Amino acid sequence: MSPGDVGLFVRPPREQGVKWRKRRKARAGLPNLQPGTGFAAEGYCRRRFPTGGGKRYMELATRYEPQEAEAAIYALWLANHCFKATPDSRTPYCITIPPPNVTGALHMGHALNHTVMDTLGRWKRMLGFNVLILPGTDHAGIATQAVVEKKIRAEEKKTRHDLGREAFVEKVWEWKEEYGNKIVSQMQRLGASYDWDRLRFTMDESYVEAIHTVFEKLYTDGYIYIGERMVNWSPGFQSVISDIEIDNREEDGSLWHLRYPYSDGSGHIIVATSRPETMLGDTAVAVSPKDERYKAVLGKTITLPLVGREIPVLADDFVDPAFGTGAVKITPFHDPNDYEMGNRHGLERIEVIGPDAKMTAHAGAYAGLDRFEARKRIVADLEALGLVEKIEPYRHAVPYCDRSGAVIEPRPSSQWFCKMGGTEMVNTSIEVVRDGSIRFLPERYRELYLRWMENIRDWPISRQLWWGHRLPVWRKTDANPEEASSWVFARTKAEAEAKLASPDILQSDDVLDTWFSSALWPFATLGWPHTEADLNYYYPTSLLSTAQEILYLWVARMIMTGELFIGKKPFDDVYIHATVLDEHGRRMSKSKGNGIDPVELIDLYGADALRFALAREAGQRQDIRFKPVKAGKQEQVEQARNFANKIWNASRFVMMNLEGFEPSAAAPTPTTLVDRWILSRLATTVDAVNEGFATYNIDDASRALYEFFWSDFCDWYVEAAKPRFAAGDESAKTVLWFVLERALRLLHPILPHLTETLWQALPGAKEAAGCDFLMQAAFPQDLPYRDEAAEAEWEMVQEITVAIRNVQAVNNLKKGGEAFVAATNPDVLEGNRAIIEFLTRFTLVIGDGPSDGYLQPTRFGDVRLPRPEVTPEELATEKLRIESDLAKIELDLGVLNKRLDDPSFAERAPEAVVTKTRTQHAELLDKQSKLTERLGQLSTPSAQ
RNA sequence: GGACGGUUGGCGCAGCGGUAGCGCGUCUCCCUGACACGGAGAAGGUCACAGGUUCGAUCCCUGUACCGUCCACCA
Repeated sequence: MSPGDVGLFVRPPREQGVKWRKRRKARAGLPNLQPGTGFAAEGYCRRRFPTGGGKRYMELATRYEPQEAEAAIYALWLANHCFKATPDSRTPYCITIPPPNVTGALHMGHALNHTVMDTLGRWKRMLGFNVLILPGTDHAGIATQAVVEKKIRAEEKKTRHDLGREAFVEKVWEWKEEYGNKIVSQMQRLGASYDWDRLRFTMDESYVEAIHTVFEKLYTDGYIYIGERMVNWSPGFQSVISDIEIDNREEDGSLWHLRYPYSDGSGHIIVATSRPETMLGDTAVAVSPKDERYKAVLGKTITLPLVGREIPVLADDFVDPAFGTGAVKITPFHDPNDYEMGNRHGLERIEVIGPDAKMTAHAGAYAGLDRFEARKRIVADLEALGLVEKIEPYRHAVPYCDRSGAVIEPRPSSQWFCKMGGTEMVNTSIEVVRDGSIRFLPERYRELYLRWMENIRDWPISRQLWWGHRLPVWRKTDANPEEASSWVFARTKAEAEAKLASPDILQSDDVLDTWFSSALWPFATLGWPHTEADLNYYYPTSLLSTAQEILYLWVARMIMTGELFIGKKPFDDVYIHATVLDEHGRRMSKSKGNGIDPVELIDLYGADALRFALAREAGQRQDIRFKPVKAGKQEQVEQARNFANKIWNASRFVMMNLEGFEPSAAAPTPTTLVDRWILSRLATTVDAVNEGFATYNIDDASRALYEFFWSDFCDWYVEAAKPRFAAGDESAKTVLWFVLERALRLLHPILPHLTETLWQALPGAKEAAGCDFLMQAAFPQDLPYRDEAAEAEWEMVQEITVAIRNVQAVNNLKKGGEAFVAATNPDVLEGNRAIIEFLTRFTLVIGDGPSDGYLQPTRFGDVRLPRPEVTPEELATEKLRIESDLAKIELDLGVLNKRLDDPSFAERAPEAVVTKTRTQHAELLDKQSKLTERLGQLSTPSAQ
C-alpha cells in the first residue's frame, strides 16, 4: 500500500431540482460516503484529475477518508521502524507510558493521555531528540483475577479454589496471552509512535528480577515488616484491597439510637450507630472528657444487651459531643476509630464478623448469619426489648469493593508493610520536588504532592490474591507466620532451603500490591537491574504524564524507588492531565455508564480528529467536558474532523496547482505583500506552537494552528492565490508550497496520519526535507519572516474586502458592479487589486464614487457601491442598516465620552491609552457624521 | 470535613486591567475550478452574585452561591 492508494473520487449523485439546503439537511444524518462506489465512473465528480500514467501529482479524494489512510500510514511507519529507539549521540527524550491494565480497554482518559504523550514525543523527535516512548501493560492483580474468576465461573462453573492456585494462575496467563493486548492495538489505532519492540509487562521474567532485587534491599534494610493494621477487607475477594480500589458511595442509611443499660440499674446511656450488628463486639462506650452530661457516669459499667458482657464507660478526646448523642459504642475489631481507641485504652477485641462477612461464633445466637441479615435480627431483638430509642434517616458514605461489589469490612489484619515516614526514601523524594528537580505541571500539584508526602503513612504491600508477584519470603512450615523472624528472603525455593536449612518450607501465600511493581516502571523497563546501556542513556526519563487520581499511588512511589535504587529522580516533568467529564460535568465511570468509547469516535471520525479534539483542550485545566455520541455524532470530534478535511482539501488545491513546479529546499524570499504577510503569520504560528508544546499548553498550540491554517492560510492566502495563478503569476507557487509544507510539519504531532499522508503525496517534500517521512522532518523553529509592516498593510486589504462584501451581503446586491474606495493608501490597494476583485467579485475603482451610493466608512477609507436603481424595499434595508450602525456607534461613543470626560483619566492613564482613546473617538465621530449625512440623503425625496 | 478547579451568547471553549472573541447551532444568500465535513453575511452576551482596589475591572482582592474533581476513619 502506498499513500497514493487513497485517491478516490467521492461525490454524492446530483439531484436536479432540489434545493441544496434541503439535501444537505437530509444528508446530515447519513454516514459518510464510502469511497470506491464508482461515482467518478458515473460522471458525478465535478472535476477530473489526471490519472495514473506516470503523473507526478497524486489524485486525492474530495474528502479525507481516515479509516484506510490511517491504517495504511501506520503500517508504513511500522514497516520502516520509524518508532524504534536506540541510544546514540543525540539528546534523549524518553517517556515510559503509564501501563494500563491488561484487562483494560481504552477510555477517554487514556485517549487524552496518549494524545499528549505522542504529540510531545513526535514534536521532540522532529526537533532532533532521540525519542523513546516505551509502552507496556500492568498485570493489575485484582482486576485481572476478577475477570478470569468470572470467566471460569461462567464457562466451567468453577471457582478458583476448585482449580487450585497453580492451575488458576495458569488460566490467567492463558487469558492474558489471548486477550491482554486489546488495549495495545487500541493505542496503535490512536497513532501512538511507541517502540513496540520494547513492550513490557509487569510480570515479565526480567521484571520479576527487578521486583526481587528491590524487595531484597527493602527487606534487608528494614523497610519491610509485618504489622497489624485496620485494613480494607473485601469479603468478595477475601483479601485486603487498597484505598483506590474502594468505591465510596453516598447512601441513605439509618442512625440507630440504642439504649445501653447501666449495670447498676441506674438507667441507660444512648449510643448512636450506623452499624448495629457490630454491637455484639462492643467492649466499651466512650464519651468526650469535656462533656458535662456524662461526667457522672464515667467509670460506671454497662451490661451489653443481647450479650450480657459488662463494659466500661470511658472518656476519649476523639468523641465529638455534638454528634449523635455524644456517646459512642466502641467495637475495636470492626471500626478503624474504635480500633485506635481500643489500643489507647487496652480494650479487648472481639471478632463478631468473619472474613467471609458472616457472623462468627462470638456472635452467639447470630453466628453463621450474613452481616446484613444479622443487622435486621439484632435491631428487631433490641426493639422487642424496648432498647431502640429512635431510628434517624442518615446519609453517609458506604465503602464498596469496586471489583467484587461487596461492602468493605474494616478489620485488623496481619500484613506486610513498607516503612514510609521519616525514611531516607521518603525524605529524598520530598527534597527532589522541593528543590525543583522534578517539576509538576500544572504547578498546583506540587503542593499537593508535598503535603501528602509529609504526612505519608506506611504502605501495606501484601495482598491475599493469587495473581501477582508472590512475596519472595519463605518460612519453615511450623514457624509462626505472624512473626517477622520466621521469614527469610529468597528468590528461589532452593535458595530458601539453604537459608532455612530445611526442606520443609513454605513460600508466603501473599502477593505484592500491584503498585509495588508499577513503582519500578521507569527503570525496570529500561533493563535494570541487568543491563545498563538503556538506563544510562534514557534515565531519568523526560516526562511522566498521568491522571491526578494516581498522583500518590503511583507517581510518588516511582519517585521513591527511583531515588532509592537508581539514586536519581525517575523523570524531569510530571504532567497531570485533565479529567474527562461527561456533558453534565460528572466523572465518566463504568458504574454511571456515562463513558464514551474513544474507539467508537475513531471509527466515526478518525484518530487524528479525536487527537485534535482532545489536544485543543489539553492545557492546564483540571477537567474537560466531553459530549456524548448522539445519533452517531459527537460535536467536538466532528469539528476536529472538519478541520482535518480542510487541511486535506487545501493541500489538494495546492497540489493541483503545482503542476510543473519544481520545489527547492531553499527558503523563499517573498516580495509581494500577501506572500510577506502569510510568511509572517507562519513565523508567528511556529513560535506559538513551539511555546505551547514546551509549556504543556497543547491547547494553545492547537488553537494557533487552527486559526492560522483555516483563517489565514485557507480563507485569505489560498483564495488570494487563485487570481494570481489565473494571471500566470508563478511566484506564488514557491510560497504556497513552502507554507503548506511547513504547516504539515507543524500539524504533524497532533494530526500525524493525515499530515504524513499528504506529505508523502507532496512533490519535492522528501528531497527538500532530506528524509522519507514527515515524522522525521525537522520541526520549524524561528523562521525569519516576522514582518509587522506587511501585517499592517495586509490589514487594509482585508478590511476593504470585508467592507465591500458586507455592503453587498446586507443589502443583497448583485455582484459584478463597481466598488469605489477612497483609499488612505491607494498604492497598497492598487497593488492588490486583482485579489480584492477576485474576493469581492466587484471591480475596484480607487476614488470617491457616487455620493448616493451605498456607504461603508472604514479606517482605510470610505467604500461606496453605486446604486443604479432602487426599490422601496432596498431603501428600507439600507436605512435600517445605517441606523443600526449608528446606534452601535452611539453606544461606543458613550463609553469613550465617559472616559474622556473624566479629567483623572487623562491624568492617570498611560499616554498610549489616552492617545488611542482619542483616535478611536475621532474615528467614530467621523464615521457617525458620514453615516448621519447619508441617512439624511436617504430621507429626502431627492435622493431617490 | 479538607484541598483544588470551574461559573463568559442555546452548547463547547478563548480572553485575564483599557469599548467582549472562536467553533458548533440559529437566520439570510451562495456549488464561485480545493473543500457544502464548504464560502460570504447576520442575529445573539449588564462576562454567577455582593463588596473592595483602580482614572478604569470579565480580568486583581475579599466574601457568597451553585457545579464538579481529588483526598479523608467522624460513630
